[in-house]
This record gives sequence, structure tokens and C-alpha cells, in this order.
Amino acid sequence: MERPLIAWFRRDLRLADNPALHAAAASGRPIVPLYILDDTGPWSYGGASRWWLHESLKALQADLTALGTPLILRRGRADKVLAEVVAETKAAGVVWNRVYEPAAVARDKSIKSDLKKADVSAESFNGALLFEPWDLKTQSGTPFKVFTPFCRTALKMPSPREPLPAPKSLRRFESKIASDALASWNLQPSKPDWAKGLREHWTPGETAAAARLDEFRDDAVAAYIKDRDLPGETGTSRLSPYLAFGEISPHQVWHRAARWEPGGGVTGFLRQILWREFSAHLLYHFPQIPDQPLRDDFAEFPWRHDGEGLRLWQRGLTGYPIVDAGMRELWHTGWMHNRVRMVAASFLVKHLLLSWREGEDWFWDTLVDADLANNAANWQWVAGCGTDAAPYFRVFNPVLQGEKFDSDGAYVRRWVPELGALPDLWLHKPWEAPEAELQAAGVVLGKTYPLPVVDHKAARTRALVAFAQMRSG
DNA sequence: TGAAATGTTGGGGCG
DNA sequence: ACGCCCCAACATTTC
Repeated sequence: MERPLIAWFRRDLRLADNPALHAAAASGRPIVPLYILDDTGPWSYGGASRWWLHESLKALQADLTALGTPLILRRGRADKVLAEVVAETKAAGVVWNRVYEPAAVARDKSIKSDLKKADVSAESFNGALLFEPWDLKTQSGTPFKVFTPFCRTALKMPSPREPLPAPKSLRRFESKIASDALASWNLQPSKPDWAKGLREHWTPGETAAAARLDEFRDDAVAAYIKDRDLPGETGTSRLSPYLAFGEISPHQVWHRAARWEPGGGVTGFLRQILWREFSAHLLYHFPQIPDQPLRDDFAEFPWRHDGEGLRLWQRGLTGYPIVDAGMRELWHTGWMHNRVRMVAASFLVKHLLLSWREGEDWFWDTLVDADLANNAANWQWVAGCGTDAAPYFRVFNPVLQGEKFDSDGAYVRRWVPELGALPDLWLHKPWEAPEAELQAAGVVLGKTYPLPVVDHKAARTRALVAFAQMRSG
């Protein structure tokens, strides 16, 4: 029996532009496609991600089966399971695409060395980032800590490689290999089944990812500059979960964007793609950012502990309509519009004075696009404890943000229907509405919709005092 | 990838 | 007719 190559799928659940799979196919050897569910490390997948993963693996399974090489599913410590599959198949080698998170880097390094000791080849590829984290440096040779110069430098680099085609065929490995049944992993919620909203809003998988990118063509990109900040519009690409699971690669997105009509829309869009890149590079160079503030002076910050306040934020019951709309969109669909993420995150950290870590945990569990680097870097940005962070005194006013970015109230009315009949004038600040208007709209504050959990002005002052004290202390 | 407070300016009402 | 005041509207600074 010819010794196969194991194509180890990880955060690259696609056939097209998959460098490891491409190399495996080119080797001419039989291929064993393998996915390992490893829940043993820190930051294992949260609930929404697990739902997505199930669907995505199902899609990958079908696509690989169509090529005649079914996907093998195993569960457990990745190093241990991989060694078992290597032994069972007498594999000649293993190929994979790199994951640039600290735990994965350490694990993969040790796996690679173990494999080589056992005389099994091991080769890893870049299928996840446009630029290697070690290739983008400041003039003094240090990693970038500020986005703008990072972005400028990235745009001056040689263009990222063109996407690779999906393999037309893969040689099947003929012996039988045990595989878990996907259903046995219980990635999908059962009782209660909270995934209804996710199913309604998303179709995971490589085919759906490509279709989503196709929809986001010239006219959508032209509108991007105008609509991308308006949560009531479908102005953004909504590619984030597909990118998070590698159902589409940044190279595919990048080179498609290069074909679009040049202009502000494309530039703004590529900038967002580079934010993803920036976060990944930050995590690579500063591996502690998911758990520790990057700025030391935040280490002792007196975050409040307030379980009830946290719960109200999580459930979208803060009494600030734009915040509540966002948190409910997240709960229902596993996704939140970027503008609202900033407002809701700022509210947790500044208005409630709860730690960004609590927000990071909640987003990790509820977002279908949960990504360790993006989640950590962006929460630190909001909290002001990252390097290129929002200044501590920048406090979003949820009323003004609502009035500015959801002026017709479409977004709030969608997610906070109990305020739906209120006129635009009061929609973002129902507590200021005259009693007659509330009554006409069927709103009873404190009953059908909560009163504000904190007063904006007082909360703002409280935050400014706390943050200023930290700076001086 | 803010907001609020404070400062400045200029048009118009008004004595 | 003139100066005074009020207060938008805009600019600057402060948090």
C-alpha cells in the first residue's frame, strides 16, 4: 500500500486557494483529509462558532466526498490524535496551513519536530494571511503597534500571491480509516435549540462564501463607502465568519477586490481586510493580548464587578436602544454590525466600567466570526489598553451614535420592536419622550422597555475620573 | 473609527 | 443710525 499524505484541515475549511491541499495533490500521493476537534487548549470554540463549525465541516465533507476522498473526523489532543492517524495510515507526511495564534504556533512547532523525528515529512503553508507576521516590520525592525503605518507599509509590499485553484481530483487512500460521526461531536445546540436565528441568517461553507463575495461586486463596493457605517443597511460584505473559518482566504478577497472599480469603496474595504491582518500580526508578536492588557498601566485598573449589569448588557436590556439592538442582533444572528460593536463595546467598558475581558468572553461565545486576534485586539482598542487604542477619554454617546448612524431608526426598530411605534425623534432616547408620546406608542418605561441602566452623563464622568486616576497613579 | 466644553464670529433684533 | 446683546454656527480645546 502506497504511503499517503495527511492533509490536516484546521482554520482553512476550503478546497480552493488551499496551499497545503494544493501541495498534497501535486505530490501525487494518496490523500487522507483529516480534521481534529481539539477542545483541550485555551480559547476552544464558543457556542456560535461550534454551530458554524458543524455546518462548515458538513460542507467540506460533502465537497471532499465528491472528490472521492472523504474527510476523517477525530477528536482529542491534536498532537496525540495526529500521531495516531499517522501510525494507522503509515503516512509519509503531513501538510497543513498555519494558524498564527500563540498556542497553535507552539503546538505545531512541537508536532513538526516530533514528526520529523519519526521520519515523517511535515510541511506547513500560509493560507491565512496576506503577509507573514515576521515580514512586516517598522524601519527599526520592530513589529508595528500602530495601524496607519502598518497599512501604508503593507500596501507598498509586493502584492500577495494569486489564489490557487481547487484541486480537480485527489487520490483516494484505499484502506479504511476510522472516523467519528460529525453528529457525535454535539457541536449543534439541542435543548434549547438557540441556533434558529443563526440558520435563518447564515449558510456556512466554501460555496456560500464564494457566493457572498460574488454578491459584493462593483455596485455594492461603491455603496460600501456610503453605507458601511449604517447598521440598518446591508452595506458591509459580511464575509467575517467565512474568513474566520478559512472558507474563503484573504488572497481570494484581495485579488477579487483588485478587479473592482478603483475608488473610495475599494480602498475602505481593503483597509478593513488589513485591520484583520493587523490584529493577527499583533497577536503573533504580543501573544498575551487575549488575556492581558498590552499597556501595563491597565493591569490594576479597578474594573467594577456587577453580574447583573453584565447580564443586562448581554441580553440587550440596558435601556439604550442602539446598544440593546446590537446585543440582540448578536444573540439572535451570531453577528453584529461593526459600528454597533464599537458602541456596545464602549458602553460595557466606559458606561458600565466592566472589564473588556468580560466583553471579549461574551463575544467569543456568541459571534459566528469569533477570531482570537480580532476579538482581543479590538476589545483592547475600545478599552484603550492596546497600543494604537482609542484614547481613554473617548466615550461614545449611545444616543448621538444612534441618531447619527441609524437616523431613520430602521435598525433599532428591527431589533427592539417594543419601541417600534415611537417617532424617530425619541427612538434613541425614549426616557426623554413626553408621556403622551410613550403612551401612544404603547411604551411603558421600566415595564415594556427598560429605563437606562446608567445615566449617560454621570457614567461618562465616572469613567473619565477612573481612567484619569489610573494615568496619574 | 468622539463628545462636551469653551471660544469666536457675525447677522439681526432692538432700544 | 448706531451700538449692544443674543445666539446660532462654526472653530478650538479639553476630557
